[in-house]
Amino acid sequence: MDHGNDLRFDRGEQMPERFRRQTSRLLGMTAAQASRVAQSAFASVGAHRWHYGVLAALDESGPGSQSQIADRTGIYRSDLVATLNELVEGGHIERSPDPSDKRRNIITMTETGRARLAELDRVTAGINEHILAPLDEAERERLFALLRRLNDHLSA
Amino acid sequence: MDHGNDLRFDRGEQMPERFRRQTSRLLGMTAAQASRVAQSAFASVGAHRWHYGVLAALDESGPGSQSQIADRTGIYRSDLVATLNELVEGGHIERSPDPSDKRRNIITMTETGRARLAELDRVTAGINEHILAPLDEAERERLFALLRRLNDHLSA
DNA sequence: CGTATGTCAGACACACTGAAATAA
DNA sequence: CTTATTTCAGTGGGTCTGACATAC
Repeated sequence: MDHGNDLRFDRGEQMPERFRRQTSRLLGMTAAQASRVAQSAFASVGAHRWHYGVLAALDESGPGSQSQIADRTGIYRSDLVATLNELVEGGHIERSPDPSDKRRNIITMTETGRARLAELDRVTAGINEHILAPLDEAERERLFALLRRLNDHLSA
Repeated sequence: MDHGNDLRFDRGEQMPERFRRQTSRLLGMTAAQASRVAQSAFASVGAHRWHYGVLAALDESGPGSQSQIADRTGIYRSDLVATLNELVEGGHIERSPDPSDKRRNIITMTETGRARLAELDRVTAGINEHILAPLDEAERERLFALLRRLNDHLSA
């Protein structure tokens, strides 16, 4: 049996039509594949997907507490801890106690972090280009708009 | 902090623009939410997502070996085992040895299974309606077409 | 011999929950 | 006393790999 690699596939052979029309499945398959592309691209430069989210959030909204970073990125507070540890270890961010509220840490991006973000911006651009290759600009916009509407609706 | 439930959200507050443009993330969030909808709907009738795929495959392509079912549905052979066990237990399918090739089992849908499939057809319709509620018919078609193109491209 | 089939055991990333410690 | 913040420990579904016994 030869499917190239061993991934699931959906090229219309005998996949039941009803199954193909299952929105959650189509979404899930596409997400899984996109996820694999993204993960391996980030891994190739020693990064994790969440690193990008954190650095982008710091760049666009400035320093903040871990709680704020979690809200900005949608990463759970609990999962954020390890991510921030990695970023500290890489010298990309600094974690310093907030003098005005001793429960909090203030997360700040370093110069190294800014360079890392630029690098991850390029990586991300490559990932997006890879994933969205078959679509032209208008189609990409349409896909994003449709997905965002589903998202907003489902998280309401 | 009040996000209703505790899910991740993406309603445009402070989410970094670059992060929002990450295809894999947008896809992943939407898939996760759709997945939750589907899972709880199936669970409400005591079923699993994969049950539907297996029954639909049997209905549309007839009986087959486990290997064939795996190929038709995209479910891994290893994961299929437990799913088939459950369907046997529910009386929805029969698993009998293939006389012409003693390595194989032949999977056949029972009458009970046919009724179950009809039920799960209705459940699935409800799920799709729930997920795709904000989109009209043309938009749904467009979304499916776009996702399928990404899928075909990524699994090539 | 090599290959296909069914099965089991487990890895891994991700989403998510719960609770503890500290401080507001 | 209640609430917020950080942290750790762990659950659970889903995707995917590897190995094994059996049979072709």
